[in-house]
Amino acid sequence: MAVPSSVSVTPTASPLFLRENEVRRGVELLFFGYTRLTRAIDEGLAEHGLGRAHHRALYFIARQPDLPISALLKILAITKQSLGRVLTDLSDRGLVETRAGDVDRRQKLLRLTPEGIQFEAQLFDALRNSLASAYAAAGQESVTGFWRVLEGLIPAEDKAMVVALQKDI
Amino acid sequence: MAVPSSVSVTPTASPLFLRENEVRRGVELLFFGYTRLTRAIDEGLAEHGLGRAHHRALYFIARQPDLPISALLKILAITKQSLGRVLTDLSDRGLVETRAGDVDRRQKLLRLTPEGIQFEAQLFDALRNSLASAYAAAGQESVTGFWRVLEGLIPAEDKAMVVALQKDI
DNA sequence: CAAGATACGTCAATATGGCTGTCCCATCTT
DNA sequence: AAGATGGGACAGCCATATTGACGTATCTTG
Repeated sequence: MAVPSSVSVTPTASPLFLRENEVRRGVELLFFGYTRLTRAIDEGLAEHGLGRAHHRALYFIARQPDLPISALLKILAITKQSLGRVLTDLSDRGLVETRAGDVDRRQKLLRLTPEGIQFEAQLFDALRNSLASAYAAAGQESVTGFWRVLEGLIPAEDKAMVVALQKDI
Repeated sequence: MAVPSSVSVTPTASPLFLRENEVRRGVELLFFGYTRLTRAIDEGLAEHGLGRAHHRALYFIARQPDLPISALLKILAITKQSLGRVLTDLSDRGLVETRAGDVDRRQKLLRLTPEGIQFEAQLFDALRNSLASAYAAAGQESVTGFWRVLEGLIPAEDKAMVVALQKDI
């Protein structure tokens, strides 16, 4: 509501007053795209009796080995208790291991075991297949735009965290 | 694994063998972008004691008034039972109403009440603010690419459904 | 018209993944 | 020595999803 989708007094409307349909299109494509992408790995997870929450942890541990728990908590933005259960499951299955931090021995640095690395890679394969075909269909220019828009959705206070993930590529 | 990220025999590698980092970037941006966008409406929902599942139903009912329940089930890809509870909550709060289909009286066509329309619009405002600033920061060309990549993530069998949502724009 | 398919509702039981609040221990900082 | 910080653990709760079975109204078809 409150969006003048047809009436426009000034010739170039402020980009903050985009036509409603452009926004709805983005909302819908994000919903379908995100949910369908995540569905690509459900089968692989179910084979180990794990869920998506486990994958998210696995993924970011794979991405940043020796990640302290506090960093993972910030990334996932869930509570310590929720993450605790997930990490217990992953440890019980021998997919994740911890060691004490060398600079601060209170920290537990998270790492995938060899089995964890293999499992994460298997799940990642499914993600890569989905994303790669979408990238290929859209073309490299579109991929850049895709990244740019998504970056704009990340609040300033979280942006450093995402950049940190991608800097050591 | 299995991704030849540095070695390339042919000059133009198949797009199905994208560099791992490009895929990981997409995965991460989708995760952060999607979760942060959805967080934008949590407060508004909580004021009514509703959750995100309720919003998803509200959203698509707003988008396609007189949507039959079966169509909403396909869109959301959840079970009848799960949707049932959500719709009960929305009806109890006077946000959604149903009427029998005229061509097929077994159908229940879903519609927002005036209060539902107002509430959905209020939630949509928050989404629009987030997406509009991301669109503006990225530029129109990027927005097109953003849409194209996301469209590529939607499986063929779901694509018609998404197009149907957006055709009557 | 009878039979079957379809649209929707509902009951019961269960799983997952979040949450709050509280308390604890080990370790680092000051 | 005191306090802050990183992490673990308890108990209980909530939201959202699942499966399977069954019931009813209505439409379609032989």
